[in-house]
Amino acid sequence: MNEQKKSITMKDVAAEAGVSVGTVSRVINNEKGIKEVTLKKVQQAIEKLSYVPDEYARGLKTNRSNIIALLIPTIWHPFFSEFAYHVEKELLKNQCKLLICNADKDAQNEIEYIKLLEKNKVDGIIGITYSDIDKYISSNLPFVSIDRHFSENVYYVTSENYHGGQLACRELVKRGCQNLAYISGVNKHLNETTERGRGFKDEAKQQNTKLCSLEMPEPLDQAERQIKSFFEAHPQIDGIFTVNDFMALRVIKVLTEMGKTPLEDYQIIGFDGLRPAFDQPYLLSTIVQEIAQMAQAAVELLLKLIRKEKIEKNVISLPVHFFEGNTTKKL
Amino acid sequence: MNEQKKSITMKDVAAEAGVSVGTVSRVINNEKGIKEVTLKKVQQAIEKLSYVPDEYARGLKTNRSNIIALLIPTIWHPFFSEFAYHVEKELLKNQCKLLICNADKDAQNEIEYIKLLEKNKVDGIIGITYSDIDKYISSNLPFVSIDRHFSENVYYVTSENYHGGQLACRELVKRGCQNLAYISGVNKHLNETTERGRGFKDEAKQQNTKLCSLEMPEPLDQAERQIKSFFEAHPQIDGIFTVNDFMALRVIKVLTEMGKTPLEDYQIIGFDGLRPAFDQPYLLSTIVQEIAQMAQAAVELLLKLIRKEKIEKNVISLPVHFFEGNTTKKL
DNA sequence: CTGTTAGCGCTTTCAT
DNA sequence: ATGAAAGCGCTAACAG
Repeated sequence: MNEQKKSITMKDVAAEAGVSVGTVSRVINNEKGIKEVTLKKVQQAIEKLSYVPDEYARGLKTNRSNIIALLIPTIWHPFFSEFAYHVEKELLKNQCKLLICNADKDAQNEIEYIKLLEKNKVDGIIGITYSDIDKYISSNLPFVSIDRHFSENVYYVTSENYHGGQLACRELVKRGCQNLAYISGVNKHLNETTERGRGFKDEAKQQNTKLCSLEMPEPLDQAERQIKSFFEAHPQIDGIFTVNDFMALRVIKVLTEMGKTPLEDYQIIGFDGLRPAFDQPYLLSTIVQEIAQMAQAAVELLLKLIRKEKIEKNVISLPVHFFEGNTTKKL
Repeated sequence: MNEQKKSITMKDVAAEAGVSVGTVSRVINNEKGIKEVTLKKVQQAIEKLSYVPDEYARGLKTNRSNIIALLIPTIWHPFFSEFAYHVEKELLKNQCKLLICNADKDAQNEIEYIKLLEKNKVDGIIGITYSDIDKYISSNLPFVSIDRHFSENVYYVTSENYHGGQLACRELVKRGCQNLAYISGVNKHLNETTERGRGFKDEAKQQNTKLCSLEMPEPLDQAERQIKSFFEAHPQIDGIFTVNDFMALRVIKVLTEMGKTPLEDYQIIGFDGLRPAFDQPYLLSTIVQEIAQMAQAAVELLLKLIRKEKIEKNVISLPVHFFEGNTTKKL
């Protein structure tokens, strides 16, 4: 049945069908202008021998692998794994396959991987990176970045982070918060997440609401302790916005240990809209990023780049929305 | 700098170094028996031209891609993403790359993907699948299965599921539970997770402890409702073991809605040891699978298969342990 | 120890 | 509309 003895080649198919290899190739590639009968013959031969084209040989000629790489800090994180999930789905629709590359937040790893990928001739890269790797990306390798702005001529997809911050502020104020706090880690490489805090702070000013903030340089070793002293110094805080959902979880943990209860003592909004798995709920009240849409946009952009199609805008910014979970009051 | 004009080939390197392509090939492949000076010359030429071998051409000759595929229901799930994370790390050590294939729990997708993978000549597959795909795996494509037993001659890696069930029972009894419940979904395809329940039930009998169980056929549409009626019918239950962590979370949610509080009214132990991300804690008290070790074992097994090395045992079963979270009493 | 050379399986002109 | 043939860049067998 599925016992391909010694690997069937195009030559075998050609012989079986009584045509030349060129013709078989044309059939494989869906070229038009093939006589109905020849097409039939070839297709039957392919079927009969259960022939599958050799992708290496093909790649050698065409310089295309139909493989794209996703370069991320780690797949072991709901944001990245959800993103990867959607990217894979989208790619599959376009007969492409997905290579996963964990860089583990290490710039050197990112660079190593990029070299590896160039050698392996992936057709393109979608990268969520936190270091200055743009210099290492050879200009002939299509690259789409997520959430991070490189040099001017780089393509990227992001969320409306600034607006998300504004939104968070409005939702907290709407629910009666009067002493706001923004809590985040700060990566030494600037990235789009900074905009979340900027939006939040700007909106607080706009709304004339008191605000203080805790911005901890990464890596976050002593985060819990820092958070604790922050709240000891600012016991009046009743509305919190964090740079992402996991940070919110950490804050909740610390506040719980300090004897404070969400809803009763404070309200908190995260950012990302993480769900550990497809059928799992959001972790808390949060600003939700449209991860599926981001993935879709990134793939679309990358494929256009690969196919050298015209691209209207090299930056795509997607809307976010508020999800009312159980860490903010019901309205 | 990194401006590879028109793709440097081995021929260019050979010319630059003043040797033949054969010699360059030998250098690339780390063959020994090359004169020190020639080696130097070639390496310098490679450096100077920043030559990278073409993996297609190589694959065409050697029939090896150094790519392996991970076939899973979905990467968007902490178990699979943690597993994938470790697989990728392990593969990278062996200069292999990882292709992610989401089958979305659909047997047809799994089969389609396997066909695609054979065509694309991945060197092997690691599969966590829930359908009878063994028939579709051509015997010449190395395959390692996780948690699922196929035909006799298939290689697989699993955890000591039965023992994990026993462990859960002992830990609950040790903490004073007298009315146990086992709750799980049941896939129509038998898999290793069934052993968890078997171990739990056997141990309960051994310990002379009362037990009832709720086993819901998948897909789980009305799980919440079923769980609710189950607990209404069995209000005396004080110790629960679920087939996995997410099921435990669902149970907790239902019980919370019914006004019951963990620790006060019941204790519950999950299975898997899920953590949403590397630096996140376990979700609850649970039987932890050593996912990293499983990944390592799977990769090792697969690489041996690929290299046609001798394999001692075709089944590897890894130990599990209990993690005391906040859904069981402290001892 | 190194050079020469025949393909690997496919695509793609160029003929016909 | 189809066939013939030249490579793509590399490896490996053979020669020297």
